[in-house]
Amino acid sequence: MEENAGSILQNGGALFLPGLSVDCVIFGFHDNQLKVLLLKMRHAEKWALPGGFIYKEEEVEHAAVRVLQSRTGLSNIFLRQFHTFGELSRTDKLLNKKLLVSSGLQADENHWFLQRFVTVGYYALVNFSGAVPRPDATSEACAWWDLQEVPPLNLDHGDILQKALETLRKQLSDQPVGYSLLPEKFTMPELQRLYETILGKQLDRRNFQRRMLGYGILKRLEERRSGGAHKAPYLYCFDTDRYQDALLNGLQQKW
Amino acid sequence: MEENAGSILQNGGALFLPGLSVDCVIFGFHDNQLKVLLLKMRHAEKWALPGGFIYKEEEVEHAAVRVLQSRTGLSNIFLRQFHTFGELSRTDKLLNKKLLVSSGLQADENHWFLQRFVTVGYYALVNFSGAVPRPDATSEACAWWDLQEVPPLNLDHGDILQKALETLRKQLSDQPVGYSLLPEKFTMPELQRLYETILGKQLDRRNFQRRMLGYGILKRLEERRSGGAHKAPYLYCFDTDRYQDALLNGLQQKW
DNA sequence: TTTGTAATGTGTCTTTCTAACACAATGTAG
DNA sequence: CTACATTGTGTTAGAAAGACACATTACAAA
Repeated sequence: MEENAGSILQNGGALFLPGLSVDCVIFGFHDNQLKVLLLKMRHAEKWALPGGFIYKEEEVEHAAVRVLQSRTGLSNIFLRQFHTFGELSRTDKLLNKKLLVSSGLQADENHWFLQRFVTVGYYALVNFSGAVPRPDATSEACAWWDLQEVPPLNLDHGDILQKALETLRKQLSDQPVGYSLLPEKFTMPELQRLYETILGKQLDRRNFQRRMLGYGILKRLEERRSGGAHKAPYLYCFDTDRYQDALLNGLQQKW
Repeated sequence: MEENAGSILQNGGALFLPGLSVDCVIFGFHDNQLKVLLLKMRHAEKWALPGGFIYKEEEVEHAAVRVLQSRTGLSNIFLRQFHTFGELSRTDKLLNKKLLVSSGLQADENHWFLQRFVTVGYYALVNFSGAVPRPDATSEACAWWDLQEVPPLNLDHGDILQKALETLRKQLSDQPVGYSLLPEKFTMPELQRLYETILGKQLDRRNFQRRMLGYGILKRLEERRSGGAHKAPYLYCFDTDRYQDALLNGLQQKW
C-alpha cells in the first residue's frame, strides 16, 4: 500500500488529483493533556500536520481515512471535515523543490508537486494508547505533541490546527467526544480533564458531573479506581447505543 | 471581465486550478420568504447553484466573491465557506461533454472540463432588493426561487443547498444575519419572519422580541410603518458598531 | 493505630435563559 | 364607529447554568 517517496513524487501527477490534498489534525488524550500528532518531513525545518493526496478515483474523505490509518494504525475513528484552505500564500514551492531534488528527481517547473495546493482539513479524535505513531517514507519522525508545546509548524499548518481546535470547541456542546479519546473505562475527573484541556479552561467539578450525567450517555460501574492518593472515584463507561444516538442527534439533557 | 462561454471552456485548462470549483448558495429574503438564487445552464435539464472556477493565481474565496458579484451585482457581502464536496459521484461527465460539444469544441477525454471536480461550498446572505440576478454566458436563466419550491437540482447541488441551510441554522444563534438580508429599516415582525423562514418553524412573538433586543444590536426608531391593515409597528435599524462586534465575537445577551 | 489531607460523592441556592401565556393599545376595513 | 387582527408590554413557570457547602473516603505521615 505504502509506496516509497521517490516513486510517489515521480508518479503523483498520474495518480492523484492535481493541486488538492488533505491534512489531518489528529487529537489524542494522555496524562491529562491534549496531544496532536505531528510529522517531521525530511529536509524540512519545521514539523507539519500529517497529510496526503487524493487518488483520482478516491473519495476525498477516504484519503483522510487513509492518512489516519497509515500514521496511527487506527481505522474506524471519529473524523470530521472542518475547513478548506486555499490561500495563495500557502504553497511553498521552494520547500517542495528541495524535496524533489533530494529525491533525485528533476524539479521541472510544471511538475505536479510544484503547483499551488488547496487542502481540505479534517480533524480526528483517536485513542492515544491504541495509536502507534509511524512516519512515512518522506518523513523522518512522527510523534505526539502536547497542544501547549506545539512548535512553529510548516506553512499554514498552525492556522489549520488552530481552526480545528476552534471547531472542536464549538462542537463540544453538541456532540459527544469521549468515546474516541478515552479508554473504555474512565473516571469522572478524567472526563472532566479532557473537557478542560479541549476548552482550555477550568470547569466546576459538581456542575460538570451533573451535566454529563444529564446527557444520559454514561453508565456508572460498580468498580472504583483505587491506587490514587485519595478517595477512589467510580469508573464509568459509555452506553454505546445512547452514545451513537447522541452522535447523530446531538447532546441533550434527559432527565 | 466576463468572457464568453466557448473561450472559457477552451482556455479553462490554462486559466483555472484543475478539478476545483466553488459553488455559492445565495440567500435572499423577500415577501416573507427565503429565496435562493439559481441558474439554468444551457443544455442542462436541471437548475443549478451558481458556481465558478478559480484562477490559478486567485484566492479561493475571491472566486466565490467573483461569482456573487457577477450573478447579483453585489459586492461586500456576508460570505461563509461551509463545506467542501468531493464525492466521486458528483461529477457528471456526460453533461459536461454535451456542453463542450454544443459549444463547438472537441470533447477530448483529457479535456480539463471532463475531469473529476471537487467543489468548495460558500453561502451568502444578500439584500434581495439590491441584487439584480443575471445569467452568464453559459446559462440561459438566473432567478430567485422560493426555498419551498426549489426544483430538483443538478448533480449534488441539492445536498449542497441542504448543507448550507443546515449550517446557516446552526450559526443563527451565534451570529447576526439581519443586516445582510433586510432593508435598512425594518419592523420586528419582519425580522421575526426572517428567522422563522430560516429555521422553518414558528417563534413566539414576545419571546423573540425580548431576545433580539437583549442582543443589543438593534436601535428602535421613532418612525412606525403605517399602511398595513393593523396597528403600525415600530421601525428598527441595526447599530452598526454593535452589529460588527457581534459578527466578530458572537451574539450575547447584554442587559 | 491514629490523624491530617486532598480528593471524591452529593446536595442546595441563585441567576439566567427559555417557554407559555394575558391584556391593553391601535390602525384599518366594513 | 365598531369589529378585528396585529402590535406593545407585561407576568409566571420551568429548565439549564453557575456558585458554593458539607460529608465521605483512601492514602500518607505521625
